[in-house]
Formats: sequence, structure tokens, C-alpha cells
Amino acid sequence: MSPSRGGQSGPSVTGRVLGILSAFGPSAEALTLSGIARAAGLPLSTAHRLVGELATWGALERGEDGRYRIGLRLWEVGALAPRSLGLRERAMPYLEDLYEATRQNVQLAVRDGHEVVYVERLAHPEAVRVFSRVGGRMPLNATGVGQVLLAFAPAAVQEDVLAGPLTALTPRTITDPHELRRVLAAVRREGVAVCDGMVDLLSLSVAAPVRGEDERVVASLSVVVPSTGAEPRTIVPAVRAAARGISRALGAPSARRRPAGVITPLPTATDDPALGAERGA
Amino acid sequence: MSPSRGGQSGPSVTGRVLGILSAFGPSAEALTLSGIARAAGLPLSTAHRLVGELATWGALERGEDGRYRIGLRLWEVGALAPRSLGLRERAMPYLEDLYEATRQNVQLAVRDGHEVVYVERLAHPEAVRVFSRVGGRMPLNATGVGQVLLAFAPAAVQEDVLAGPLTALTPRTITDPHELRRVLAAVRREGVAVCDGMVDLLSLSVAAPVRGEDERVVASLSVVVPSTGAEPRTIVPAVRAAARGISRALGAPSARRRPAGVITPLPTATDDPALGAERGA
DNA sequence: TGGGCTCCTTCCGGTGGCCGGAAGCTCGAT
DNA sequence: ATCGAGCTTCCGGCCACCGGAAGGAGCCCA
Repeated sequence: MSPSRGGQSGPSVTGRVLGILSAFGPSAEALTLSGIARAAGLPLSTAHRLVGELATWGALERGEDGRYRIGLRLWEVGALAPRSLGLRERAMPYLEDLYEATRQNVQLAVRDGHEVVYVERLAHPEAVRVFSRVGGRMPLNATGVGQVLLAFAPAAVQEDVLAGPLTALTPRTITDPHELRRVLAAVRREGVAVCDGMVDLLSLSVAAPVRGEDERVVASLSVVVPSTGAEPRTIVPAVRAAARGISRALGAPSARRRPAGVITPLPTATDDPALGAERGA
Repeated sequence: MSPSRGGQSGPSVTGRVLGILSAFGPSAEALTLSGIARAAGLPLSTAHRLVGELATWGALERGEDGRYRIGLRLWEVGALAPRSLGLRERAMPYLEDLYEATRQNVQLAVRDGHEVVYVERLAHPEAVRVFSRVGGRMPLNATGVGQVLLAFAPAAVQEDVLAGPLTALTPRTITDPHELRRVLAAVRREGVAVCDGMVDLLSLSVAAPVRGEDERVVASLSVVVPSTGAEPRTIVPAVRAAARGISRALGAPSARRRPAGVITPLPTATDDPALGAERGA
């Protein structure tokens, strides 16, 4: 399958190029040429050639300090990712409202494999400091959005995560598979996850699922507030409403507006496997 | 300079990979394998191999319909671009406020070469429809943010643009070099650009410059409102204030808070070449 | 001033990875 | 059935890529 080099040797040219891109990360936004070569495991002259070509194209930019950074052109192409742009565009107005109402941190995330990836984040400068950042990753078991995404993930993913090691970010992070399983069932039942002190001891997050047109949960939305703040329950309805609004904008049938006068049942997911337990990537 | 293939033949492997990425664009978010091959000018089997490798890494994702889209992993790397992330993070709170105050379209853009690239956009669903989109490009002469970025661009860039063909999006777009030159001088003097009906006849934008720590203009901020709306002048102060706030957050000395009681001169740029006329990309 | 360090840039010959034509496959439409 | 469009796999030949080596630029310390 992989066009790996004949017998055993290094990666293909494409692999090397991707390796160079991988050298950059949240903790390495700017790298020297030799830094890139080191991180990517390439000889300096090879790195020099490839990096030069990437810079010419605009995938990398060379700063005045001689160091390389990710270029605008690459960002531009990346912005075409449907799970970022399409989702973001439609979710923004709702995130806005939620942000305006709480003046705290509002986050939108999707699942990629066994991790959460934050797609959008609105943060008030004076709100609780949160670890997450746009483009950042976090474990599924330790965050509000993660628990929601996991609760509605395909069964295979859930089992994988439950089986694998569950990393703890604080003493309060859930690492016991049985407890996590109970929590996930509760999340499915309630349609909301409340996570207190699992990322850091000072903050608490309230998360709800966002559904796409085929009812699958495609994203999760959360608000992070100080643990010591007012009763968090008060923001649950707002989070649920925003998530439902986004689901509707995405075309989820269960989030359709009902005729006035009819009580709208919350889109709480049952454990119905038809809704959250099969399919997925 | 370019490691072009020896004598004359096709691009290098790296070039081919980048060509594949270039095949995607705002009007081509999802492509079939053969579509990619066609757009990138590659034989099918070559495209197949390279695309496969890109998909394995996560730069591309294959949808259920068999078509390829930009992958989350590439988006993630692109999000590390300093002109996107660093700028965005600090600008967001101010964009929020502006959005909240106007409930229209708020945009943040940077210059790349002879074009504007939109880095962030907040749009109310019921606001005027605008053409721009996050990651999209527009000509410098036809937009509010573009005029601001051009007005403060290095002299060489200005001359290039003034010399080159000036594309018109509507009959009201400025295409006369002399007129544009006058407008740019006015923008420098006023510290704000007001663009009526230049992108489409129904909307008007008010833009102001954002400065970095070395006083150079690094971005531009605008609000787009209906042409027919209330006197646009009323939003000028809000736009200026937000731009100044972002400049301060970025560390621009001219945007520092002055001691109370001292009248703060607007950071209007003179035509002083030391501020906007030399250096650049 | 000189030595030692890190980082960057250029050069060039050998070779192994890449190229891409061709054949076969799976669809869906006619 | 027949066609066509798109996808996947295979494999031999050739040439583009690799990377060691040499040289330059800048910095710090003695």
C-alpha cells in the first residue's frame, strides 16, 4: 500500500515533505533550517532543498530572523478543509451569541481518531485561561467536548479508547474505564456533558453535541467557566440551545423547528445504536 | 534557485505534491482522483500514488463519495501560520465587540503580494451578503481592507499595483491609477478607507489599519454594511477604535494608552517613508 | 586576533526511487 | 450488452534525488 522505498530505507519524497511540515507544532511555530532537518530526521542538504521549494511555493515563509514558519498559502489551502470551514461558517453566529451571553470561553471541536481537535475558539481576554487552542488536540476522556464526541462515536472507537490508556490531566480526570462508561451513558441520556476540573482544577466545561444532516454527531460545542463560578447548571440550556441551532443550520432533521405550541422534546440521544453507535471513520 | 528538473522537464516531486494541493480552491473543495490529476497536470497513476500518500498522512481525506477533500491534519498545520493564528487570537475580542455593536460583517485581512487575503470574518446570517470568505483573495484596489493595506504597503508594491492592470468588480471600482493614488493618500491621511459599491453595488465597507510592534501595518480591519444604511460615518470611530485596540494588543507603540487627560492623537500615518514605504516581502 | 562553534549554502557523481504506459476492475448509464 | 469514466495495480527503465563534503557567514569566548 505505502509506496515505501523498495526494501527498508527512508520515506518517499512526499513523506519527507510531510515530515518537514510535521516538524512544526504548537510548541514549534518557528524553526531554523537545521532545526527542521533535525526534527524531520533529514540530512541538512536534503532539508535545504525541500524547504527551499516549499518556501518558494508559499507553504513556508522565512522570517527576518532567518527562521521558517508556516506560510499563508498553506493556511489558505488548509482553510478549505470541510470540517473546518463549512462547519465554522455556519456555527459562528451561534458561537457569537453564546460568547456574548457568557463572556467566557466558547469552543467548537471535532473528533479525529482518538483525540479532540479544536476548530474554533472564542475567548474573552479576562476569562479563565484554558489550555486549548485552535488547531490543538486533547484526549477524548478529559474534556467536555471530548466526552460528548466519544459518547456518540462509533462503538469501535469507544471500545478502543476505553481499552487504551486513559491519560489524566488532573487528579479529577476520569481514568477508570467503568466510570467513563457510566459517564458516557449519562451524556447520551442528558445530551450534555459537564466536566469539572478535568483539564485544570480551576475550570469547568459544559458541552453539547452538534448533529449533521444524517443525524450523526459531527462536532461538539462547549463553554468553559471558572469552577468557582455560579451554579453551572444555569448555562446548560444556553449551550444546548446553541448546539441545537447549529445542528439545524447543518440540516439535522431532529433539530427542525416544530410548529408553535407543540412541546419540542430535547434532542436527547437514546442509546439507540442507530443514532450514535455504528459507522464512522 | 529552483531545483527544477535538470534541463526542462516537469516539476520536482515536491512541486507535484504542491500542485495537487493547488488543485483545491474555493470553487473546488472536493475533487475526484482524475479531477486532481487533470488540474495538476499529472498522469493518473502518478496522481494516484501521491494522493494516496497524502491521504494516509491526513493532508487529504477521502469522503464517502470517493472524492478527496483537504484533510484536518493539513488544516491543523496551516493553523500554525503566524499571520493567521497569532493575529487572529489577539484580534478576536475586538472583532467580537465590533460585530456585537454592528451586527453586520466584520473582516480581518492581510496582504499577500498584490492581493488581500481574508484571515477572519464574522457575519450575521441576515447581514448583507459579501463575497469574501475566510482564506479567500481579492484585489487590493477594490476593497476597503485592500486600499488600507495598499496605502501602507512598501512603495515598490504600490507602484507595481498602480502600474499593473486594475481589475474592476463593479462600475464603481477605482481603476484609474491617478484617482487611486489620490485615494491612497487620503487613506494615509485619514487612517481610514470608505469603499462604497466597489465589490458589489449594495455594500459599503469601512476599513482601518492594524499595526504591529514595529509600527508597520500588518493587517486591516473592516466592517461591511448595506450601501443604503445609515450614514456610514457613524461607524468610523468604532472601526478606528477596534483597529487601534488590536494594534495595542500586538504591541504597537503608537497605540499605547496615554496618561489620562492627555489628548491621544489618532495614529494617522503621515507619508513618512519610514513608516510605510520601505521593506517588505 | 584566533579558534571554535552553529548555521547556512552550493556542488556533483552514483544509484535507487519515481515515472507513467498498459492492462484490468467497478461502477452506472444507454 | 456495450460503452465510458473513473479507479487500482504492476513493473522496467531512466533520471532526478540524495547527501557527503567543502566553503562561507556570523557569533561568542579567550
